[in-house]
Amino acid sequence: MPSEDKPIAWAAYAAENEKTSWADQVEEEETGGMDFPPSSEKVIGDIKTVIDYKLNKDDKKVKVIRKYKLEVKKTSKSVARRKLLKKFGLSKDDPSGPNKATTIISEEVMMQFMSNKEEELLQDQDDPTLSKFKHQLQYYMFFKNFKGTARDPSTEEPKKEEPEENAGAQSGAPGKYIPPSLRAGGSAAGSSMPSRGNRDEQATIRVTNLSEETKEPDLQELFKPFGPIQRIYLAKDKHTQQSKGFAFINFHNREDAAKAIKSVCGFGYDHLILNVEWAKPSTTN
DNA sequence: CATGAGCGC
Repeated sequence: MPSEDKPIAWAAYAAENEKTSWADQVEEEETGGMDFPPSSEKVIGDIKTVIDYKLNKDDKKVKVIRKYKLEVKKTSKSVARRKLLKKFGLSKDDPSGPNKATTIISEEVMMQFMSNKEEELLQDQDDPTLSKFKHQLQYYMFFKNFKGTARDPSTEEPKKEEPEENAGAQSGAPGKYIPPSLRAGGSAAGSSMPSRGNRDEQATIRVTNLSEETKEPDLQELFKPFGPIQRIYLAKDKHTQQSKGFAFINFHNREDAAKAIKSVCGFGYDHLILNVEWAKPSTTN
């Protein structure tokens, strides 16, 4: 059954362009100069008709007509839905299907996804090059996604005492908790918190779900695109120095901290998804 | 899973 398992889109494309498919061409070559008419296939509605010529067991030429009912594969549902969308722009008057003048039909592209299991295997191999590469790739992806929102420290202006825009409220993240002192119009004065006269204390974020391999320099690399960092504290066991999997990042500017929360929360890092929130004031205060 | 540390009026 030739080309039955070919992608439907290709069959439809071949039919629309009244050409034989690649698979049929191969078959024609394989019949080796026999004067068979070329086989053909047509798609009408959801019925595909394939016309073939071949020798039967009595060495007689026969015409073989086969009809298939086409089914959209389960995995192609979204593709099928997309096909119903109207064309727009310069292509809005084109007939349905790919236009050869503007569209290249590529070969099937295989995507490779890494499961957690495989990542663990990679780590078990204890290959520092591989591990380093993985880290860099993840950081690169992160930076690509978020450099638009991150502040470039080299062009950083000196901090100004001006009323701050409320980054949290405009971030489109409703339900995110913002301490009262950070809300628009809020100020430390009048809050129930004992004032330490240090606004920078409010520019601290807590990062949880860090892998135990994460070190302070990693955190610095991760967060410095958002702005100058005042202090990094990675919680560790006092005796074993084992990371406890969470850390505090102290920015100079609250807005940078807000951007860091917005951008890094949910970011995959070292096989874990980071959680980033505003830090509560430390217990001793 | 999870909100740091030491200082010492």
